[in-house]
Amino acid sequence: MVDRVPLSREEEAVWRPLTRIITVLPRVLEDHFVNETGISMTDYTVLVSLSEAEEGWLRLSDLAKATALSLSRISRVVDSLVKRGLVEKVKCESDGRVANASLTESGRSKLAGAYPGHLARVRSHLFDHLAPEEIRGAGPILARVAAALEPDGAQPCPE
Amino acid sequence: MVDRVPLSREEEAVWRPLTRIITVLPRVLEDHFVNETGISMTDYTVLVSLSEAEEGWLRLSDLAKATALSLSRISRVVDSLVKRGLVEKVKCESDGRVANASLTESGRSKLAGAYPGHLARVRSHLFDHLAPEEIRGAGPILARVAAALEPDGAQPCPE
DNA sequence: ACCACTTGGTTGAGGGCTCAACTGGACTCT
DNA sequence: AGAGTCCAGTTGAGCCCTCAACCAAGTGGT
Repeated sequence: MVDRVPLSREEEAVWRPLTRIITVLPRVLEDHFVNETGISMTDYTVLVSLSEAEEGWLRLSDLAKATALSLSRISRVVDSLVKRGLVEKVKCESDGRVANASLTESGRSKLAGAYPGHLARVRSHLFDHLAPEEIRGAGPILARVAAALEPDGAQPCPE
Repeated sequence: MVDRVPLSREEEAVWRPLTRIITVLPRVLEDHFVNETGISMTDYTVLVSLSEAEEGWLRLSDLAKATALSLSRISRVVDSLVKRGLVEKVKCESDGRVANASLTESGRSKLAGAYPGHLARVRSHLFDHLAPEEIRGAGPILARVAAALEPDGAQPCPE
């Protein structure tokens, strides 16, 4: 039932650095946020998701999916953003259970302020070390891997 | 001072799925560990590092570097592994400050037991979605990015 | 109308992680 | 030898995150 063959040399050469990237990169980016913008990486992700929402707002559970955080966490993060005036939370008219979150003007400008520095970090830690062809080539591959990680439709052969 | 140009379409196509992978993959792997082996991903990483150590043991601060965790965290993780009988901690003879950690027999077999399942997960979530050429191509690229993330020698032009 | 069930969100408890403050061993300079 | 400094590890405080338990609003069958 379980695969006992170890990783090949080539797989090993992918997996080792990938684990390192997965653990270190987020920390490096987080540091930027804490030190220079006063919001956390998570806050930022929430603000980005809201800024990209079709209608300008998102219900909390959709926000949770968009950010890959638990609904429980999103609930608290949004509350904290509301407290800091960056986000607004309004109960849905037609369904008393749902709450919609949207950016305030202040949230929008906080996001605009944080964005360039974040991008600069992403560049200096990632894209500056990749050739243009490598970037072009990596997109579809990463998309495939990411898609497989999503809870639904993970299996390529759903029959 | 700060780069204001947004990500190109190709960069975006790399960055989006990569963030997703970075946040979701660790969680998926962690779940396996908790549910099936009784050790955490962090525990596992420590055990692996120790099993690969030249001399069979590592001082705590080297373990911290190897795992990219804070010394503080390592101190507690090792204590917990000691308490569970998977690791042994011995004060260094020649330098009263340092503590060396090494695997116990029980730790070694715990590692051997967890390894195949972990590998199977890594395969099913990652390598099963990559073609052999892709795997071969990705290694050096990821190694380069990972190297740039290491605290020392990060800058390609230190002059 | 009522009861059971489902669904969106909130809250309490607890684990993982880091930073800062601290302890105690070792090295240096006089 | 004694004071100052540095270094390895420990410990307390506190944030981030999840799970499980919960509450309140909607839905469907009778």
